[in-house]
Amino acid sequence: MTIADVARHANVSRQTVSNVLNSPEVVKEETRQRVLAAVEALGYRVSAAARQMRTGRSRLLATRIETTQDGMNVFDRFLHGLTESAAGSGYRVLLYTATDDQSEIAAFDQLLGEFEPDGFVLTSTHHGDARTSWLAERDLPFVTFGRPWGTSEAGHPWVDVDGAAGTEAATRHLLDGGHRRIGFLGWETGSGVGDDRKSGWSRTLAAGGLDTDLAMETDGTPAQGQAGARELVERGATALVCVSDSVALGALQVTPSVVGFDDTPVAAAIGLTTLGQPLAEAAARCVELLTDRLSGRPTAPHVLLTPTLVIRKDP
Amino acid sequence: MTIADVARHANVSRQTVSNVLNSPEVVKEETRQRVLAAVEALGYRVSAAARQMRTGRSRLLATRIETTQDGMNVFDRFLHGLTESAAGSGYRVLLYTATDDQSEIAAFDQLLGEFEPDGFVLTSTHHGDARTSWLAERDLPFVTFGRPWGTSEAGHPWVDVDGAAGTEAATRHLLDGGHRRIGFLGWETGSGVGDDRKSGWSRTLAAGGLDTDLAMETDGTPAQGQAGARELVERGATALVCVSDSVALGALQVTPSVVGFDDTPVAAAIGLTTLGQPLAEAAARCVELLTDRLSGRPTAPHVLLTPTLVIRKDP
DNA sequence: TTGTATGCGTTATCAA
DNA sequence: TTGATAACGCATACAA
Repeated sequence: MTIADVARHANVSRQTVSNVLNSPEVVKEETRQRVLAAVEALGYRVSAAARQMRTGRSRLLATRIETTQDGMNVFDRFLHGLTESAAGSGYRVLLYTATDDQSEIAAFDQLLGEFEPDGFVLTSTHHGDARTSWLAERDLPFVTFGRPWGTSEAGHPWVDVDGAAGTEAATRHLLDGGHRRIGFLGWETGSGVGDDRKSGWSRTLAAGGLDTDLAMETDGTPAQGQAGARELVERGATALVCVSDSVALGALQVTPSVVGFDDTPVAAAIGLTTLGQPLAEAAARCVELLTDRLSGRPTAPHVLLTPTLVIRKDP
Repeated sequence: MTIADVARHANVSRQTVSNVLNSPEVVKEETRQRVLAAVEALGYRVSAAARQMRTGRSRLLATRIETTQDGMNVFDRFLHGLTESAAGSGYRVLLYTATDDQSEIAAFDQLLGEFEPDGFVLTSTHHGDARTSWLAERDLPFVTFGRPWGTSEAGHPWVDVDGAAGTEAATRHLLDGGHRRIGFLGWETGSGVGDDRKSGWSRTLAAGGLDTDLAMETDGTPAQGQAGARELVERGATALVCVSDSVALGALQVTPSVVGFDDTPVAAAIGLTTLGQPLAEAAARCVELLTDRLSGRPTAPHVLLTPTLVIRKDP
């Protein structure tokens, strides 16, 4: 089924068929209908490879599939949303793997030479992210799910979830429950996401004139969450805001008034109150930002979404 | 960077460059080295689109990204393995979404017309699977992760995990722990996967001369798992083998001697003994079966892998 | 062992 | 408004 078959069937030239499909406004309505009917009748579909040969555009968006370390991640839901939104805009999602920035850059390089994806969707942004500078230097289209930590201004579009707003809601929730000594279990300082989530907790307590001394750093595992929770409770904490569901899972062994972050399946399973990220929307906005740029439309600089507190038990 | 640039740089014809890359044995060693050096120096990469135009092969494998219903699924780990193994064989993974067999078939149809994936990897096979017959009728290359339930013989290669062997190991484990009244919490009869998992439990008890009357069906939720567990315990069960971690999670509220299935993050988080599927290997074998067929190599009819009992506490 | 000619299906350019 | 032609980069048949 080529464009030539359609042309023959509709009694027009190949070019006219192409025009009907790509610049409908340039062809007479009657002809347009006839060509469309032929397309329908023959079940014609444009060949992506041939189109790419001619236009240099692949209609492919590449993204890395993340290794699920402890499995309590959120990426698979984002990826599903990404695939769906991309399809809605005529794009397909191509997967690659990488273990660090350098190997991911190598993947960019290889992919660009071979499949020529039109854009990249990056996740897990971090301080000193080598990937974004590599892509930016080459003026390649990309969007990140995660803001550019540590850079004063973003040279690229990004979508992120407002972690501070999330922990603020969590802290308020615990304050509303009557707690006054609320601790925070975070990650090591220097993690952009972790620091952001911590700031929402501290600013909320500070605004209420409360102490912000009940904070501890963990490596993100339930084990350290439990240890940290034990110490904070000894120091007087009656409730804990946690940087992740994984940490919250450990904290839960020590005290019941815990709020997690991410709304992973684990949280749902054990009835943990947590912060849910609007992942499908985040994915949709990523596609929007990227396809806007690819189509030369003006692009919003970035999008910041608000997480939702999922209350599964009394504070 | 085209093949012509490489040819110029290496002082040979385009054809020689193509030969070096596609039929190395046909070109003189010295020339080969010179061309390879030019490829390296120029960072040349073959254009997938142009190659596809000429050969009709896209080096793309398509697979559906599953909606995570309760999030306790296993697909994301399989997908990661698939992407990695595919890359090892020179293939990339292309994603699509679908909500049922019919919409997935529509996705096949569209994909085949546009991106022309060389093969499909299907998951979640079930009784009366419309997808496999559609693909088989058209003689399109595909492999399923999951055996063809209900069909006497497979007309296509498949990879699966031996659920019965898994529940047999689980049942043995509980028998070794001293239990004699061991129940089974399953899905509704008619689910291929569920019936298979149940059979391992019943055959093991039967082999030990024990009763197999302690079985109940659930809809797979923790809630029904809990309800089912309560009834089985009332009827005398002291331990339970469950068809999934999700069901096991509910059962765990009733009795501690529970074995789940799938080794989801939830199982790890709550210390549930469960059966782990070798997902990375399953993915690798899927790629192997599919690429064997694509290369015209003789293909193993199917591969059955054995799950591993992950013991997280005493039976 | 290497080189030449050709076509894959599409779209942009330009002419009718 | 429509049609003819060329070109994208590659790989094959065939000739040298």
